[in-house]
Amino acid sequence: MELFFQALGDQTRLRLLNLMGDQEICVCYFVEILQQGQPKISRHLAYLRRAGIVQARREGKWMHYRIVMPPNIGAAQVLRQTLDWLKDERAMQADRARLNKACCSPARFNALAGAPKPIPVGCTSDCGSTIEVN
Amino acid sequence: MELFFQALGDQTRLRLLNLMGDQEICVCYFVEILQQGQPKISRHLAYLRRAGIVQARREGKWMHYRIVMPPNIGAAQVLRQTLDWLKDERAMQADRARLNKACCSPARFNALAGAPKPIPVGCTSDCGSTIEVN
DNA sequence: TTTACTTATACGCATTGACGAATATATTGG
DNA sequence: CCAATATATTCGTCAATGCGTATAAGTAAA
Repeated sequence: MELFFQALGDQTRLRLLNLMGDQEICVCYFVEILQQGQPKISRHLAYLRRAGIVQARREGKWMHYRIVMPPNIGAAQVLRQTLDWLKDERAMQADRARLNKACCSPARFNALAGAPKPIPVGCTSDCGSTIEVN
Repeated sequence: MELFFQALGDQTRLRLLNLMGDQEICVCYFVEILQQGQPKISRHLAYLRRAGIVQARREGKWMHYRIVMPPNIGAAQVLRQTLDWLKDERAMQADRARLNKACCSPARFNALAGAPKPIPVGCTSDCGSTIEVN
């Protein structure tokens, strides 16, 4: 419980969770959208993974991250409320807007040229060689 | 938002919030129930106060703390959910049980001999010289 | 005003965590 | 195997935090 809230107590991690909201997203998208160094993004994703809040899936060179609801009822409810809260915040809305823009025309962002787009969760079209991590 | 979750990311502070749940409680009760040093309790209460999650009221020598709902809708909802979550946790239930016992017979706890009992929130029977703090 | 009592804060120390830079690991394609 | 790409981890540094001890601040009563 302590660990759970500690994981939410960081601006960068909240921004990451906000972007994942309801999609599975590639690390390179986080780096591009948040305009933060790649090691920093990876570290925070690892933190969230240790806290059991996100899961990773490898697809070739790319790693996709998505939110997983905690088995504990209380934790799941708090997490859901938190995600709703994020949607109300101006800065978070701006991040989501930038993600949508990048999603629609990845070519505009050099770094995202060949990267896989975010995938809405529940879309179980297995694209081939993907491996669940953690 | 970051500060809010950081405030919840500590075991002692979660125990304090659990005990306050729906009553206003005197510092000496926290010290007795949690069996922790008084400076430690005070420090964590100060942290919660800085985060805007609790308020203090002075009554003579005693300080009473109570939870205050954040003005932000999202924060309030998350806080409420969190308090409900606490009620489901074994360790937290044990703390509440000890509080009730101490409440019913403060005389049994030396340290609580003349201390004011917890007061259910909403009970606006102003007992005289009380000062809102913060 | 002196004393006792309750609570808050200052101090020193140890741990944790965040960061950038550099480097390691994993995968793909030549 | 080698090079290129994407991601993870390590390292050194610095700020934040938690703790116990000691002490300060506020209040009530003698």
